[in-house]
Amino acid sequence: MVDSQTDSRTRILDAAEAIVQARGVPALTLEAAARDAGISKGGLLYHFASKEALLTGLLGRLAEAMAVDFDKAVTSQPEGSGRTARAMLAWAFGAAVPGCELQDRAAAVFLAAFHHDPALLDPIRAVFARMRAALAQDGLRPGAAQAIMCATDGLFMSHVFGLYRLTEAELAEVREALDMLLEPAR
Amino acid sequence: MVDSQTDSRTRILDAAEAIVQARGVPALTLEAAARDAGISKGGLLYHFASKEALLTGLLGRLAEAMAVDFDKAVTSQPEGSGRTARAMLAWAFGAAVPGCELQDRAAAVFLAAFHHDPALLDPIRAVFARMRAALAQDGLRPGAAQAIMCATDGLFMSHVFGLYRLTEAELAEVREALDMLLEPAR
DNA sequence: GTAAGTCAACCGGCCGGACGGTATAGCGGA
DNA sequence: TCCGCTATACCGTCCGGCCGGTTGACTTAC
Repeated sequence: MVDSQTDSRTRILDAAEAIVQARGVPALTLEAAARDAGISKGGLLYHFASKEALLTGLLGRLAEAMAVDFDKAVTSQPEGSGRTARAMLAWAFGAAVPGCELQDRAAAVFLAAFHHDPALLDPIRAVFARMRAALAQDGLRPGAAQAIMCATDGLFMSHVFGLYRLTEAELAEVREALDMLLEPAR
Repeated sequence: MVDSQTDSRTRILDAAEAIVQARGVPALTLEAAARDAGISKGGLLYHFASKEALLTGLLGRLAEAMAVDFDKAVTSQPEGSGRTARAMLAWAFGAAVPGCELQDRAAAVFLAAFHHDPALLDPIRAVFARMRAALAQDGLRPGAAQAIMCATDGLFMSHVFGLYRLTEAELAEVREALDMLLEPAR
C-alpha cells in the first residue's frame, strides 16, 4: 500500500490520497485509510481526530506543495514581462503529460475535501489568489495572463473529471496558441 | 421547494439539483429529494428505481440541455471561420455573469454524478466530444479553438469549486484576450 | 541497577445514526 | 375493477467517532 518506515502521519496522508485516486471519494473511509497506512483505526484517530482533520491535513500539504512547485516554476523562468504567465504555461504543460503526480494528487484531494465541506478548500483558494495577484502585475495585456490561467485550469478540470484528454500533438498546438497571448502589452 | 403542478418526474429532478446546489452532494439523499419534491420516498422510487437511476436521469437531462443550448449558440453566430469558437465564447461569457442557471445546474449534477460513479458522466463526455469535433474543423489555427475551450472550461471549474471569481471587468479583459485567438489560420 | 512512573503511540471493539433499498398496503380516476 | 401513483414501515449495512486498554521507550528515585 504505502511505504513503511516513513512516519505514520505522512503514511496516512499518502494512503488517503492513493485511495481516492484508485477507488474514488466514497472509498475514503477512516478504516480504509488506516488499513492502507498499516495501522489501526484507533491509531489513525490518534493522529487525525476526525475525518475533517484528515482532510485538512491533506489540503495543507497539497497547498504547500503547489505553492512551492509554482514558485519554483516562476524562478526558473527568465525575468521580464510575462514571467509568471510563462511559468504557469510551463508548469501546466509540464505536468499535463508525464507522471503528473501533483496533478493527480491535487484532483483527488480537491474532490475529497470539496465533498466533505467546500470551505476546506480555503488554503487552495489562497494559493490561487496569490497566483492571480502575480499574474495581474505581469506586464501583459490585461486579461491575457488571466486567460492563460483559465486555460490551464480548464486542462486541469478535463483531467479531474476525465471529460477529454488531449493528445501530445494537440497539447502542443494549444500551447502554441496560448504563447501568442504572451506578447507584451500592445 | 419546487413548483407543484409539473409532473413528478421533473419535480424530483429539479429538487435533486436544488439540494446539491444549496447543501452539497452529501445532502442529496433519496429521502431529501422526495421530501423537497413534495412526494414520499416510495413515490420517488417508483419513478427512479435507485439512486443511480436518479443520477442518470439528472445527467441525461443536463446533457440534452447543454447540447441544445450550445447548438443554439452556434446557429446564432454568423457563419464563417471560427464560428464554433465564437459560439463557445459567447456561450461561456454569457453564462458566466447573470443567472447562469445552466452553469449552476451543471456544476451540481457533475459533482453528484461523479461522486457516485465517474462513468455516469459519459453522456456529458459525449457532448464535450461533439464540441471538440466541431472545434477541430472550425477553420482556426490548430490549437486556438481548443485553447478557447480550455479557457472556458477553466472558468467553469473556478465556478464549480469557487476557487476564484472574476469581476465583470476582468471577464471582459479575458474575453478580449481570447478574441485574439479567433483570427483565421495565418 | 532496578523498580516505579510517565507519556506518546497505537490497538480493536463497540455504538448510534443515517442511508439505500424492499415490501406492502392505500387511493383515486378511467 | 384495474392501474398508475403514493404512503408507511421496516431491514441490512456501513461509517464516523469514542473509549478502555496495551505496548514500549524514556525518565526519575532510591
